[in-house]
Amino acid sequence: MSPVLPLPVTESDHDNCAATGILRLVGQKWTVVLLALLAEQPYGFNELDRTIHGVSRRILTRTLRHLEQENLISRVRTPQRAEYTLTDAGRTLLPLIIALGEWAADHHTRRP
Amino acid sequence: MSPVLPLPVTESDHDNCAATGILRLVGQKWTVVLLALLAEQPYGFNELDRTIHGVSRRILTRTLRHLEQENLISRVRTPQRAEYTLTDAGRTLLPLIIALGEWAADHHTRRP
DNA sequence: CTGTATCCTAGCGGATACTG
DNA sequence: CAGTATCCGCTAGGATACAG
Repeated sequence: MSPVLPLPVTESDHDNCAATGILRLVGQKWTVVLLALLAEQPYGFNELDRTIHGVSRRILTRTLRHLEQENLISRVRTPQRAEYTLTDAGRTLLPLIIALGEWAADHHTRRP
Repeated sequence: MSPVLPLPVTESDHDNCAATGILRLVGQKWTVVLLALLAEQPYGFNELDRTIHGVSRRILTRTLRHLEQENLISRVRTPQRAEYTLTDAGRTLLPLIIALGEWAADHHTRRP
């Protein structure tokens, strides 16, 4: 009898649901790419800017801030350097994203 | 040595990555709610419109179309009735979304 | 080097009236 | 009942110049 997903259906409930925040965050364009990079090593700002081809500095900044607000990454600012690192919480999210990626690979509905 | 996530870093690669499509789809506002409802039983259009409080008919239509394009749901149109049903592929996605929801519940960074 | 400020476009999401 | 048409605001995303 219990619903498959414990999910609300009214709008206010929707906005208060814990899942929606993270879901809409990972749905943003560069979130997964950033997490993937930071999973291997810390990065500086320009380092990320150069490594990720196609992102603008503005969006890069904002996406990093969002990730920081959700405690997925941490930022340590020193003169001439900002170091972005994946947090433990961020690390626990990786397997879920990997699983989603694998699912997508299996079910990739290629539309021409 | 292999990267944690097999993810590209250029923009063209980004757009061709199978994961991005599904990620950006589930990141949309009503996707998860729809999947959750259809997981339990088929629904008609107005039935969904009435059950989900806060969605507009336009967005409801578009979200359903997106889900249909990704083969997560199927639509059977008969006179006076459109029946939306979760596909097998859609059903395999549920555990992943549930896992994400649980992750969010555990790490819900409530920012006031 | 690490951002912010400014300006722009496109698409999401919404409200509502109308059509088959 | 099941949508579409039309309108609108907001925000994601981008380009680029400037600032600390």
